[in-house]
Amino acid sequence: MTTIVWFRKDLRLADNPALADACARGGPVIPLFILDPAEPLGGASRWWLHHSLESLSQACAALGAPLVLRAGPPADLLLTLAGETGATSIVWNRRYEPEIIARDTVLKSALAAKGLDARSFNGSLLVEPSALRTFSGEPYKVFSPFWRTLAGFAPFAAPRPAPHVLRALAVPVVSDALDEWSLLPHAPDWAAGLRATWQPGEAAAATRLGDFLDVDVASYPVMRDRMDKAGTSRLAAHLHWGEVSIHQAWQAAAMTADANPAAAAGVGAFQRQLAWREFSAHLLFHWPHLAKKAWKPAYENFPWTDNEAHFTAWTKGRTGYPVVDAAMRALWATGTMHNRARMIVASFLVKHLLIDWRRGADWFEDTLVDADLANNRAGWQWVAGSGSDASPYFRIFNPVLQGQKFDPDGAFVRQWVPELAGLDNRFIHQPWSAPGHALDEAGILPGETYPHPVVDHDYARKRALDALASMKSNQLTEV
DNA sequence: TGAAATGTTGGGGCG
DNA sequence: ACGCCCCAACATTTC
Repeated sequence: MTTIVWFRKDLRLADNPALADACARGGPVIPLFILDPAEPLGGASRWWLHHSLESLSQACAALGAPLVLRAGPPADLLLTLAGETGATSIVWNRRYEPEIIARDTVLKSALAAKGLDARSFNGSLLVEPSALRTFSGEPYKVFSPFWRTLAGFAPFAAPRPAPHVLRALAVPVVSDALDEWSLLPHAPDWAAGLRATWQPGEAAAATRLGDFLDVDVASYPVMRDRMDKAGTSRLAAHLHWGEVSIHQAWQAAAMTADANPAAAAGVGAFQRQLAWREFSAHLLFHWPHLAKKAWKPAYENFPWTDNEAHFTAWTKGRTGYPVVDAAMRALWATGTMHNRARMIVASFLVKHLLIDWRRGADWFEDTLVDADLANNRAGWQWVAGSGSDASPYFRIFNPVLQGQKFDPDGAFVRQWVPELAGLDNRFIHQPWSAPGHALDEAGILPGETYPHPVVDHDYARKRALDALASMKSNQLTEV
């Protein structure tokens, strides 16, 4: 009774329900990862995946059963592998993106039709989207009541330990070599910043979680907004790839609060952030169009503009707004961006430049190591104002004020926009207001060494509000 | 998980 | 002493 364990966004051995099920059956286990060419992966995601698979592969081998790598359409490959190995069961942990659900549903019945025992498990959410409803039986549209209900389910099931051993098949199973997949960039190798920033894999994820809870969680409520400090959990990518489970994160946080009452507020704030991840998955599950269209239909008529020069300035970090540019360059270099910075740059693209949020979401998915469809799309729609429980459209971030509040010493800007490093604190977030002598002393030539602002803030703000008004009047005339 | 515009209040300078 | 004005500080409303 051989079982194929199909790893997906659950690249860990501990607290992995599908793997635990396979081990409990007692027969041989074949750990498998499939690279599906039909599923687009951004460059940063490919880099992360390579290293996470490397880590998983070592961990599987150490327990006795090597990880098998195959590339191609999953349904075909699973049938082929079952035929090769005589496996009778296939298990995996569920994913909740609409296209993946559709694919897996078809695939599952195809496997069953061939007499295979195919089972799926919840390995990535505290509560599955279908299990959470309001009193009236509707899915949640507002975060706060969602959060109350979710928190009411706690304590959640305790995470399970990793298996001590994986019983391998007697005969070796053919596997691709990871390097053949060319997931790492070469010519040029742009991943130096990623290597310096991240360590993918289950062991590193556990360390990160532990360090965060030991060191940073107590000050999390205040420090998590500071772009110049490392006050966030930096767990998004580890959670996205399933190197740490949501149950592990929740429980470890809860135990931290029990052991250290002074950390309780921080733990609560952290768990609330975990709940945003659940909320995004919930929204995307119940409203699959969230990924592609405005959740609020009216916003499908929003008068977006096309301006390639502006879009390029945004992606390259050359908008002339220091905080925006620092954040965009950090993203490009490291594959991540501070949560507050994500809100600021998203607001800037959507409201200052009037560029469709989908272009920003696409860019994030290309460049983020934690590119998660639900989180990303729900987040962009939240900023754009078109989402469920979204920020109102008129809430327009002022990049200067945000910089002054959340990068008060300009350290974040100086790190990523070194051409401004010599500028006095008073001007670091608004170099255009610096007097000539200050620019001279800092060695800055506006328009040469650092761009002029691509748009004027006051003008852009009014233009965005006008665009919203025109959208609304279009709605009226269409009715 | 904003910011700007507008309104209100109260202390101090000053005639 | 008193009223008036100014304006910072804070509150409310509007976008």
